[in-house]
Amino acid sequence: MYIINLGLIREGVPMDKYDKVVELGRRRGFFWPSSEIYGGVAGFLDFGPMGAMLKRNIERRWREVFIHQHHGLVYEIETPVIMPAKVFEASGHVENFTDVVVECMQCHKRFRADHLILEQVGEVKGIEGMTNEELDALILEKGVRCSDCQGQLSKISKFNLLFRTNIGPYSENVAYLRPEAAQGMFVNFKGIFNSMRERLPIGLAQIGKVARNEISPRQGPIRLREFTIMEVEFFFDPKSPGCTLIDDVADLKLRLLTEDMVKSNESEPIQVCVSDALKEGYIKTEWLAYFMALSSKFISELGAPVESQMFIGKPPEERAHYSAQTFDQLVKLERWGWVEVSGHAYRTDYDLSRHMQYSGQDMSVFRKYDAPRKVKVLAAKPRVEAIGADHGKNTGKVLSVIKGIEASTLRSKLSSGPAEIEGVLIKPDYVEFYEKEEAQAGERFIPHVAEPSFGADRLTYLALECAYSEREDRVVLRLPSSIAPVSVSVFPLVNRDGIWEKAYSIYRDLKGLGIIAEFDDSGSIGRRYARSDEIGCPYAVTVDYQTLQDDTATIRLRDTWEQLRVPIRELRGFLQGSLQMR
RNA sequence: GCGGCCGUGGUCUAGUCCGGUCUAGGAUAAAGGCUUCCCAAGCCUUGGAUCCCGGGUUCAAAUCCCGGCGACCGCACCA
Repeated sequence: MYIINLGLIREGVPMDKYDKVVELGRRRGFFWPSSEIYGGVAGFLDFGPMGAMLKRNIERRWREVFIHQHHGLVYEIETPVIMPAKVFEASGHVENFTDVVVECMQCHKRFRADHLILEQVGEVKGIEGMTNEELDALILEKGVRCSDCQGQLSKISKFNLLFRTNIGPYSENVAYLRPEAAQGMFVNFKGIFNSMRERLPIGLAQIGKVARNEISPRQGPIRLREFTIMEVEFFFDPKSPGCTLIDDVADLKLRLLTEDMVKSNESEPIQVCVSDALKEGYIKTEWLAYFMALSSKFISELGAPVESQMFIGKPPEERAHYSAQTFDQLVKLERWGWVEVSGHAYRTDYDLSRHMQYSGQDMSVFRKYDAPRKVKVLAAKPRVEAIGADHGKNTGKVLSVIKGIEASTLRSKLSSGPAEIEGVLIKPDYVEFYEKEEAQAGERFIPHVAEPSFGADRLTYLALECAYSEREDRVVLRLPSSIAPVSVSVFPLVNRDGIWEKAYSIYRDLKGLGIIAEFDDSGSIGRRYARSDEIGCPYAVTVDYQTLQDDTATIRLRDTWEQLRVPIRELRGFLQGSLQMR
């Protein structure tokens, strides 16, 4: 037998697809654990020549589908992996990406300290702001114990999934590696909005590395500490949330497990078209639905069958801190079950509002009314005589205090008598409130955000697992031709009589056209087809004796092993057509 | 991080229980050549393993013991 234990036995159990893909991944240069010569390190992955090409192709397709096909609406940007601490304080990651954990010293179970205290002591005021030492003291004082075996608890340890580092030589200059690319889009929103002629909606996209210091990553390429994320932050006006492209996908069927279905423990998704999902209120906003539809098509293109895909609504307690609605797109893998390949979050105005608050920069945009509106505005008119009588020379100071505060705020402060504002005692009779009419051209608001987010590394694994197949004891990677690392192999049937030279020149010509081509003249022709199949190359061109007579060659199709005879001058058109090249 | 289980050329493995016969065997893959052939055929040649790392026991360790690292499974964790 030629083949390496395809599907035979590993420790008494048959190899599953994961084992086989991992084995192939190493053998053919797709991927393997990182820093392997030093023992490897969990949660990091190296991509080899074939893997890197495959991953790039997936990224390229994503870029085409989500960015280039929406040019004028979605733009790609690039921002650093390292950002100052402030950014992630604003985003909520410093606070919410942290778990305060205690461990039972007897049975080694771990608990979230705050949850355990709430459970055994009840509400404790100010628990959120407590330091580790204060929490330790509280646990000791109230006699909080392991809820499982009553064992004594360890001291508190904090897990923050952010990778921390310093900028420059000063340790107090703290920075973090981004756990998502999104913040780079949010902090740049206003500037880009301005330079792109203040158009809304606008999407900003990024493909780049992110890092999350997972406590215990498992599942090989599925859960990594460093990975490539592909994200769109799509900014829109919450008062005009309609998606202009929704008609393109209205009839597309989505397999959905709604939030309500999750709550009632249902596991069989319903199948609804996009327009019905919106009508029924399963998906709260049109742009989110639109991107979910795109994602569904995209994942199908990578080779995942529709019946092994679904979207699952995340209940509030499982959602990220910024999200008002989240759907995870899941794909069923043989070993890992349903695995998240993309997340679709309705982030509302959370991030922009927070950055506005933390940076002091205005993140709002202007919405013009159809026609200017007359609005009644409360105005405050200072009574100079009354103020002058009390303050004499300092009247000016008091006047500026009154002018510097919004009329309605001032009125509520004065509603129960004199109030001290900015160190000045203001009496109600200092001001006269009245309503005036003002014409307003529009109003300011903070855009809302719909975010589709993908992990490129998982998708690479997914594509490999979906493509993996065996035929007559050989591995055939049925990768979609749009993402296959190598597009065509060229073989001389024999290495003599000028056939080698002819094949080699075809190979050179194809490469010159920008087609990724490989040349193989070693071993038997069958062996070469087999090698080509293993790296998922969809086409093999073989030059034989007939080529020398009529300038045709055979194209052998990977998935059917069928052969077509094609004039060499038509090769280019055939390949470029089949490879979906532009 | 806890418990279980495992770690031998690129890959898959034999050997480990019961230490020596292992200067680690096989298959496959790879490189070179022959064969000139349409699906891993065959033949010849070559390279490739300090048996995961470190320590210990012993005259002697892939094999026994301890520690570490890593994979997988279960638990916990998973913005």
